[in-house]
Amino acid sequence: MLTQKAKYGLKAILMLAQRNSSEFTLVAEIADRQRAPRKYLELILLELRKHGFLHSQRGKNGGFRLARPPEQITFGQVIRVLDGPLAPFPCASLTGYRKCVDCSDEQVCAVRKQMRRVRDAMAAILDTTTLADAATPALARDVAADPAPAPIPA
Amino acid sequence: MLTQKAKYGLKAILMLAQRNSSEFTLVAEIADRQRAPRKYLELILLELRKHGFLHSQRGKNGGFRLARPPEQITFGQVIRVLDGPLAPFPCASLTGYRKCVDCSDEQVCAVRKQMRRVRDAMAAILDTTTLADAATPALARDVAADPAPAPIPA
DNA sequence: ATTGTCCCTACCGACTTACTAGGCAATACA
DNA sequence: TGTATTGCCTAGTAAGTCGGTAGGGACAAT
Repeated sequence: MLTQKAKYGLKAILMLAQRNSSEFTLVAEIADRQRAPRKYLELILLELRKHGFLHSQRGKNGGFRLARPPEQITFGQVIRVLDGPLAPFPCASLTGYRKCVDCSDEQVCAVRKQMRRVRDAMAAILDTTTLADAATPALARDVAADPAPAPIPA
Repeated sequence: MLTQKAKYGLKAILMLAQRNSSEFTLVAEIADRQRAPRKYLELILLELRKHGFLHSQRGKNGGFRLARPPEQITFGQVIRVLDGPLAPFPCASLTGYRKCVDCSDEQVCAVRKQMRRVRDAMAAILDTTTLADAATPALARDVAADPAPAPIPA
């Protein structure tokens, strides 16, 4: 299970992906639309910025926008920043590997072996699905900014 | 990420799956071999028993054994009992569904949509992999009871 | 100078995790 | 019958995490 933080973060960054990439969007507006606590969301966006996903500007007409094109940001990257490794156990993780203290020989541990399969299956989805993939307006109205301007007529 | 509890539980039940199914194994022995705190493991095994995975007997020569053949117990079943739903978010879960309070229309939420894919991928592995699948001694020496009798010579 | 915005640090209550403690209850065996 | 052995049950608990809140400082536009 992921945390609420990751959920807010994913929804927020996906909303930015659907906006015009050159414009800044206010935290308050994102919070409002995604029904997230403003101050809490602020912390999350700051974290995403610190890791290079977002660009921000202060003062009037400030806000946040993507720092890279949405084709270059995956769900997996965002989740790892906000919630840590994908794998069910640290011993089955590639990016956040930590040895099992209660395992005499990891190489043959059957539990780890299965969890590695699970990790791979998760990564196969999350590391290949980009914001652009998920942000096609027709499929993502809930996260979208505008009240659905019917993008592809009949 | 799953918890330590699920890890202990999986290793323990898998160890039992590799034993002769008619014999009882002591909590103390399982704890010892899996390097788990005895009293804590006891709670976990009790929980697995309460959910019908294990059978137990008290007094001398007592202990735990599987309540069903290992072909009929999946990783997914065990994990759900010890750690709850598999899905990244409750709104993407089948067995533990709970509505998203911060979502105006779940049906079109792009985040949920991707998380549903992840859930399905996880379930495809965890709900089809049984203890019997994982417990072939040659592949699971770490979790096995005996000190590895070299199963397939050269 | 003022207003609007992000930025930073600190704090907090509730809950969960990963245990530990202690004793009761049943079973086997002498 | 007694006693040792084992699981069964309830409680407690220290440390950490989650999901926020609070308050102000830095900076940009006007």
